[in-house]
Amino acid sequence: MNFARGHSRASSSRSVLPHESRYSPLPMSDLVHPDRLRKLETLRQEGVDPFPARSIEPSTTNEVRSATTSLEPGTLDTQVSLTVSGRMRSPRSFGKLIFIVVHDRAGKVQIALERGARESWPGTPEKVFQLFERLDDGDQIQATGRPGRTRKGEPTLFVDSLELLAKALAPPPEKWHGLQDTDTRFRRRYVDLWANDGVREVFETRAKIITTIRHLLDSEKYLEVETPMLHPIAGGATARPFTTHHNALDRDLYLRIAPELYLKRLLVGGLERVYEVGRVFRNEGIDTRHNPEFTMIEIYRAHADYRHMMDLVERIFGELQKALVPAGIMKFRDLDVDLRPPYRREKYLDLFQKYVGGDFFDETFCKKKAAELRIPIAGKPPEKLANDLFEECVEGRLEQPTFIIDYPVPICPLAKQKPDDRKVAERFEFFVAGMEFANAFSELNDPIDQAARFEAQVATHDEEAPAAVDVDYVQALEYGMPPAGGLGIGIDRLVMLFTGKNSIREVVLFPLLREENTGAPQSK
RNA sequence: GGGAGCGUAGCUCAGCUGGUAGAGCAGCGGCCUUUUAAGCCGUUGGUCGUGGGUUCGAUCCCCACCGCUCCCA
Repeated sequence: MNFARGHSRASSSRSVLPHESRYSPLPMSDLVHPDRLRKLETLRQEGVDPFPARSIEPSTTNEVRSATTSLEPGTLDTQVSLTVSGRMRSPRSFGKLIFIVVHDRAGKVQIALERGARESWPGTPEKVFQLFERLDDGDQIQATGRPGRTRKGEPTLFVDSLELLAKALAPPPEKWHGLQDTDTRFRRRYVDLWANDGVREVFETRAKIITTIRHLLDSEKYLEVETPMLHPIAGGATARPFTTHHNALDRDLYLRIAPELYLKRLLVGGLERVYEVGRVFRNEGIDTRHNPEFTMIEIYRAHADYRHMMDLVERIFGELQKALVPAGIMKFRDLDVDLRPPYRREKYLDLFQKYVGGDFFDETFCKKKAAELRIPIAGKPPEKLANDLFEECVEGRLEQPTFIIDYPVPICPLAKQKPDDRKVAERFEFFVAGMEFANAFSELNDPIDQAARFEAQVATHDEEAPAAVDVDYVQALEYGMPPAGGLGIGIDRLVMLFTGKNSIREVVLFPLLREENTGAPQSK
C-alpha cells in the first residue's frame, strides 16, 4: 500500500526524488525526505559510502560515561580514545561547537565537535565538520574521541573522527513528544522503541520475566520442551482456532489454541516435569486485553496435584516480585497490590455465596439474579449462567492476589473431581487486580472419562469446541498417565502487571492491527 | 455488538454559530564555542481520514464508510 503511495508521490508535482528517472520506479515509502536524499547523493559524489559494509565493535554509551566520572567539568582525558556508535539525535550546532546525542542499547551519551585547539587536544578535524553538514537527525553514526566533561559537567565524547554508518532517509518523529499516535506507534515499533521513553524497558522487563520463570523451573528440574504448533485437532482449551493447510499432505491443520494435550502426552512418556513457553493462537476479537497470538507458559508435574501448583504459583510470583518489585507493593490501575506471597485461598462456592448472594446450583436464584444484573440468559446452560454471575460479581473484587479454588465440576471439563466432594473439581484460578493470571488443575487421567467428555464437547457443535475427538490423546491416556498437576500462566498479562500497562498491545512487540487504509470505502 | 471521543504539515497540536488553514518542532538559508526541548532572523511545506449530501460557499453542519482510543456487553 505504501508502494502505491510512493509512486503517486514520485509522479506528483512535489517530487521527493532528485533523479526521477533513476529512483521513481523504486517502491520507496512516502516518508523519504528530499533533503536527505539530496545529502545522500552529495556524499556519494564525494566518495563517501552512506551505507558502509561494516563498523567496528564500539564501546557502549555507558562505558563512555564511566570514563568521565573522575574528570573535572571543562576537561577531557587525552590519554583515552573511545568509539561509540548509534543513532544520532538532537544535533545542536553553534557553528564552531556542535553537540549531538548518540543512542545505543545501553542508553545515550553526548558527543561534541569542537573547532579550535586546546592546550592538550588539537580539536575536531575540519573534515568532520564537513561531514556533519551532510548528516541528519536520526542517522546511524560512529564517533571516536576523548572522554571529557563540558563546562556544565555533562559527560561528553570530544570527537576526533566521525563516520556515517547508515543514512536515515525517513525523518525521526519530533524529539520531545515522540510518536504519540498509538496506531502508528505499533505499526512502526522500530521507531517507537527509540523515539519514546520507556518502550524498550517494557520489553526488557518482558524478557526478564520469562528468564526468571525459566530459571526457577530449571532449578526445580523441569524439562523445557517444544511441542507442535500445527495441530490436526485444536484442543486443550475452548476457543476458535485458525485454520491452515498443508499442501503435500493435502490436509487442513489448526494453529494450536493450547499446548496442553501434547504436554500431557509427555507425562505419559515419562518426562514427569515439563514446561513450554510459547505462542498460542485464538481466532477471536482484538481489544486491549486480547491479541490473536499470545504467549503462555504451561507447566505439568507428575505426582503432584493442584495444591502443588498453587505453591508453584507462589514461588513464581515470589521470584518475580523479588526481581521486579523489591518493595513488594506496587501500583496497578490505582490499586496498591501487595505481591508478597503467600496469597489468599478462597473457595469458589464460598465466594459465590458471599458476593452473588445465593447458591451456584440454584437455577431459579441464578436466573432471577441474572435478570437483575441484566446479564443475558437466553440459550445458556445453567452452569454457564451461574459462572457469568460469578465473573460479574466476584472477579473484579479480587484486588489483592487470590487463589479461587475448588470450582464446580460442570465448568471444569479437564479437571479431576475432589475425592471427598464430587460436586467440585480440583481446580484453581489465580487473580490479581481483578485479572486472571493462572489456571490450574489436577489433571484428568482416566481415558474412559476423558473420551466421554471429548465426545460430549464435540456433540455440542459449538464453534469453540473441537471438531473431532482427539483419539490419539485418549490412546495416550490408555497407556497410563501418572497423577499430575498442570498450570497455565498468561505471559502477556504478567508483563502488563509488572510494567503497569493497561493494554496487551503495549507489551507485544508487533500486535496484530487492521490493515492500514487510506480511508476510501471498501468495495464489497 | 452498544455508547462516547478522536483523525488538520514529516512529528506534537490550535482552528470561535460555515467565508478553501495556523503554531511549535523537524527541513531549508543565515548568525552563534557550552547546549542538553539550545537561541535569534528569514523561509519551504497541506486533497483538513475517504466518499456523498446540504449550502453561493464546508476542516466546520448531515449521512455512510475506514482507522484509532476509552467505557460497556
